[in-house]
Amino acid sequence: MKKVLVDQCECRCIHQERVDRARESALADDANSGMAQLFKAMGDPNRLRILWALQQEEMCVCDLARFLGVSESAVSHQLRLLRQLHLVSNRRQGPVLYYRLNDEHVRRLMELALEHIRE
Amino acid sequence: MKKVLVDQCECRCIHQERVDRARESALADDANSGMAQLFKAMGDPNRLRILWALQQEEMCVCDLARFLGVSESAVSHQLRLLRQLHLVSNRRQGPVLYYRLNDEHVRRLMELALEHIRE
DNA sequence: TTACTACCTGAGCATCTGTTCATGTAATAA
DNA sequence: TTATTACATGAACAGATGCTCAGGTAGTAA
Repeated sequence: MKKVLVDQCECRCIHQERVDRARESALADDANSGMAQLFKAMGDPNRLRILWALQQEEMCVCDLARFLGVSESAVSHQLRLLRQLHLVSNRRQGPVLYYRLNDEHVRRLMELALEHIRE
Repeated sequence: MKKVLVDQCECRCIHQERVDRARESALADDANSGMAQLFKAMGDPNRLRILWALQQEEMCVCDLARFLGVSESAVSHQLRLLRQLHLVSNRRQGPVLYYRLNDEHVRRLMELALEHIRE
């Protein structure tokens, strides 16, 4: 029995045109990856709580640690990720770093998500 | 040395009013959890590709498996999650299940995310 | 300088996630 | 009935994730 490697799954309900159209209109890998990273960052309960809190008012690492009930180290790790994705930024005042939301998109994403789960 | 358990982190840059306000306006646990689940579901590259593809046109499991280059089983697992979160729904035509986006929110969430990463 | 504060970083580890594989199920047709 | 098709499900496993702990760094002040 000869085996052939083809770009085809085992079932026969093939709508090749649909697959082709999906490939044509698919996001580029970097756009898809970037969007996935953004959603994943907002997909952790504690990070989401951080973003929701910073939506109202800027806070320092220590405040956020108390608010969440986790170590400052844990908050710092999460804030680094959020900074890298440009979701938050900070300003220094003496020894204290105050973090805030960096972006109006984040606020709107949270609003939309809230609408969805309440439908 | 006596140790006391207090709701307080070790640093002294305490803005208790900020922590209190954050707690007052914080999301309820179930809302926070629900939003996090939604974002997490959209935070996987393959699930995001599925949602993006279904935005255009309904597709069956087999089509999606070919499109992504993974097994039908993998797609089926992902679709179950997306169904549970009401992100997709399906219709049966004979033996074939056609999946489609269930919600306009998802489309807008993807648009907003795309805007964010292109800023 | 030294001491202190607020924050950052890497290591380690328990838990979670996404995939494949093997098997099961519902609908269809001979 | 039996066979086939399209899809679902559970187990298993490699890899990712989020936390704590220990130690390090930048800014401030005596």
